[in-house]
Amino acid sequence: MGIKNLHKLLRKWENVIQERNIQDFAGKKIAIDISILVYQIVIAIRNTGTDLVNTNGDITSHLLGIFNKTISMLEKGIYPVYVFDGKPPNMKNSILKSRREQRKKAKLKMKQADNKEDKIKYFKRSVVVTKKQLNECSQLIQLMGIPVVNAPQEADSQCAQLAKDGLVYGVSTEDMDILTFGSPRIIRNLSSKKKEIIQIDLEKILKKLELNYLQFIDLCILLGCDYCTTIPGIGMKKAYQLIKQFGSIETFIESLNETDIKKEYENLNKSLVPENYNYRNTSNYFQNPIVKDSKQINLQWTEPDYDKILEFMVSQFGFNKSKIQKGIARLRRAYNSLNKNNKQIPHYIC
DNA sequence: ACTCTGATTCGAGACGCG
DNA sequence: TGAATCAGAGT
DNA sequence: CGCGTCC
Repeated sequence: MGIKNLHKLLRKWENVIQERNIQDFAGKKIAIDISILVYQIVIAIRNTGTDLVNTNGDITSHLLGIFNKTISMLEKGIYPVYVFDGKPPNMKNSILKSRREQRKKAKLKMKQADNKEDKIKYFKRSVVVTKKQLNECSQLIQLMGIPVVNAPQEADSQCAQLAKDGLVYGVSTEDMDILTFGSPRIIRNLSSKKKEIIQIDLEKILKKLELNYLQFIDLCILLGCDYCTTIPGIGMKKAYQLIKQFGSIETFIESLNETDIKKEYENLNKSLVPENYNYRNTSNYFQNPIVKDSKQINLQWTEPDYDKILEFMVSQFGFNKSKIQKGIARLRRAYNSLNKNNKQIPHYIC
């Protein structure tokens, strides 16, 4: 997932990757790709080798994680927007297929594992987050008064669109291709207790690397993304070098017809452009993914329905009542102080 | 020396009790 | 699933 | 703080 080595490449420039404190995001609206978050949560809870399961045998880890995470974000003064995936685009088929195979392999290895450590390792790797689980998350989130956006295709590109149109300040994700989709900024490790929070602004990248947005997309395609193969022999260094020299993948490939350039590059690294190298479609997709129009989206944070949350978590999913009540108390406090601060600062940005 | 590539390893939640 | 790091190979 | 529990 994401753009291969983009983070590593960006480290070569000063001040492109910025360290941030959680307080910097107080009062800000942040879009969150929920499926990645749920995966992280469920995998993390698998540390012990089991899922949280209710009396029906259904997994409940995702609900606990989303419940806690949402409360803690509100306590920090952050306004989260959760974005759900729709149908994956065809271009992603090959990636999805290989992931399914990976999971299959992991399941097999889990069964074959003879020690506990390995069993847990492959147990984690074979995580599948179901539609049903995501629907349950959506219900809980809405009971908590948090807005939900259902993307027609990928949550990624929808998050980027929200940020581009100024409906949110930025996108919290680990996936660097949010920037390729044109989000003005990415926020990594936002809710991590161990890792430093990092912010990367698209404008800073373009300025420091001296690229325009289209060239940045081409750079990402050369580095390697989910939608397109790469050119063998071209890694971090050459990708950047080629974009700087030729201005685009298109021009680079055209230049290969000129014998001297062709010789230069073939002698240098035997790099060959693969058959069916669909960099054009990929670039188009990054520029114009299928997303919901921001004009049709009205983000609103409303008072949580505390009673229904209790009913949902305790009666329906078997969580411990007093624990959920504690959470709800925190939620109530967070919501009230959020509202208060909001009134004091009428023109908070995103 | 530089760059790409592949293998490997680790860690990814939140809480509270003792 | 990725990200960081290391070893190895190719130029 | 480390470790086990949460369901």
